[in-house]
Amino acid sequence: MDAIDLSLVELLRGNARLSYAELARQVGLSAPAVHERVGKLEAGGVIRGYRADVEPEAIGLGVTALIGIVQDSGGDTDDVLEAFREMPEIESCYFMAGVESFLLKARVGTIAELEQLILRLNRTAGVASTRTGVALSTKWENRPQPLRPS
Amino acid sequence: MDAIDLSLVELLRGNARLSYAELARQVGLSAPAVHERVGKLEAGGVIRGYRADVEPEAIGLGVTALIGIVQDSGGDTDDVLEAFREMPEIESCYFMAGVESFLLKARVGTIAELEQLILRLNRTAGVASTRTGVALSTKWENRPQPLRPS
DNA sequence: AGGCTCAGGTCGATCGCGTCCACGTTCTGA
DNA sequence: TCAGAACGTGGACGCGATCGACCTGAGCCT
Repeated sequence: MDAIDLSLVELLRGNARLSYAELARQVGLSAPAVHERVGKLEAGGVIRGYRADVEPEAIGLGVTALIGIVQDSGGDTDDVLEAFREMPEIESCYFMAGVESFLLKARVGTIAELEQLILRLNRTAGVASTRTGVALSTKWENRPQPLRPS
Repeated sequence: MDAIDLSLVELLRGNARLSYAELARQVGLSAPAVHERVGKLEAGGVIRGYRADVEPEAIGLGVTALIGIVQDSGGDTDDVLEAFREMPEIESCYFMAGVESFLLKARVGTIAELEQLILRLNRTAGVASTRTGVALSTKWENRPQPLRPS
């Protein structure tokens, strides 16, 4: 991970569809060299993939909720995780320090669907309680921050 | 937004670097047709951009925190937002229902940097208090959910 | 019905890009 | 000093991106 790799990562974080030729121009290498470097970044797990960033409302996911989960004492964390993993509405799942073991970010189409999701969560083995906050608006999300050389 | 547009969005959410030719094969259209459709999805704000999904640890951002913000009564929300926007560590910002007006997702390199960020937040005009939870691990993040035809 | 218009598609051509390969350069360790 | 690895460049070639010309069907007006 030298400075050029970092530039490539930063460029691709900003626009994942840049051509290798364009990346090459930006970092001052040849296209094959960039191709190889990016390939190594992907193989090494630095770059996990490339995603289109889609307006959620446009695809019928207008409701965003953040849900804290308090775990049952004695409940198995892995089982709870497995259950969460099978709920596609849960876009992100963080294991947290604090009383609430997990924080989930969920996206659904309607409040009614959110209600169903919360019921399902509360019914899940290992879940003692949930606390849900609804996002009234998303000011920004997953904004890439400028990288500092490490 | 017909079924083909939805397929295109779903394909690009899974892999933003698919070529137009490949997209065309997947949806059963010609490459120029796909090119035009994707262009319209971008112009119409459905597709906001394309991002490389990068392992945060690999770029020196190993600490993830979720921070709830209680606003000062009388503080101007827009000013607070503006202040948040200028802190690059804040990757996501949701305006929430509830006592905590905002929920921020921040990413920093070290706990010391998190401490600095929290101090800065507490010093920000319009912020009455903060409540920070540290993510011990990220189980998954921004997982694209399968789209249902709407 | 007939014909106009428009949206949205295909096809063909051109040009640039992706990608493979052979080769040069630098660095390192034996 | 020399071998070899790592990493780069340049050339070649086939595929993809993209433009323009043309086709088709739906909707609408006369």
